[in-house]
Amino acid sequence: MISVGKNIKKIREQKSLMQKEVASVADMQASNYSKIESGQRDVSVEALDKIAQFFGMTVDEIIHFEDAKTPAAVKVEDKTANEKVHLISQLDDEDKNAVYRIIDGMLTKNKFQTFFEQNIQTPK
Amino acid sequence: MISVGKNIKKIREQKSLMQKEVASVADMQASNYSKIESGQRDVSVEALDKIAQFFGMTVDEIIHFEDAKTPAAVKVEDKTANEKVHLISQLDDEDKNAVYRIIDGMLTKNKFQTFFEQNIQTPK
DNA sequence: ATTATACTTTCCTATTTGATAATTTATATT
DNA sequence: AATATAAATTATCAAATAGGAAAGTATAAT
Repeated sequence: MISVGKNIKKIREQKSLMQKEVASVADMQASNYSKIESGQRDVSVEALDKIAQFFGMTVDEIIHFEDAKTPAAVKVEDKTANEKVHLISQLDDEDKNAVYRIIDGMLTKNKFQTFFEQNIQTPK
Repeated sequence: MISVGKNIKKIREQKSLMQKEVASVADMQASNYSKIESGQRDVSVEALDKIAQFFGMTVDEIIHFEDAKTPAAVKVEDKTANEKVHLISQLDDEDKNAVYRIIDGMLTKNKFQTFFEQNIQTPK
């Protein structure tokens, strides 16, 4: 769970800026900006983008400010395939590359197959 | 004025993902996700962050996305784990199984290799 | 004690969201 | 082409949320 408000607050204080400055950059009432910092309101993507520019930072730096690294949960539609991918990552580089080359080839083959089916008149 | 919805749509289509996949990653109804792509709704920062991770991109890259290149060849190596899963799931069953058998074989080989290295005295 | 500044909170209503269902559109399959 | 199936869009509406204005704190300076 990310808390953009807290991050913005920390950053703003580090830069010793006033709320009303940031609020005006983000084009909102100071009272509403205050609510964002305290978590009572959500920032819009648009406002956060403006704030990031004002701070001289990227949006991502703000979103993930100082929260070490959470290893990004992989959500998958195909659990079996996911497990296989995990297994692939355990292979040594030589084997891994071999697998990748094979998959590349297969996909490319299928792409061409589809392309011909869709675009070329099959002679009867 | 930024139009995150359009950008998400373009990126999703380049990756040939379905709306419902992205919607589920972002933890929202497919119908509401559709509205985001068409600009009838706004993405929350939280949802956009999840989508960015799923796309293997930064939030900023999505916000300021301008399409440039549509790479032709498939290079699995460069993909994120999510995308690898998706690519593999696109293979037809025959190819998929072939890939799986190859991986199984490689893993088995490696397991035995490790086993011998750890348990059998190499004769000098 | 008064004034000023920085920020917070309350209150109200207008807008936006999320969930479901119903449609429309696209894509295969026969 | 007709039909089935899946994907995407639209409609609807109660409920949650956001925005604006004004009042309230807190602290500091005069």
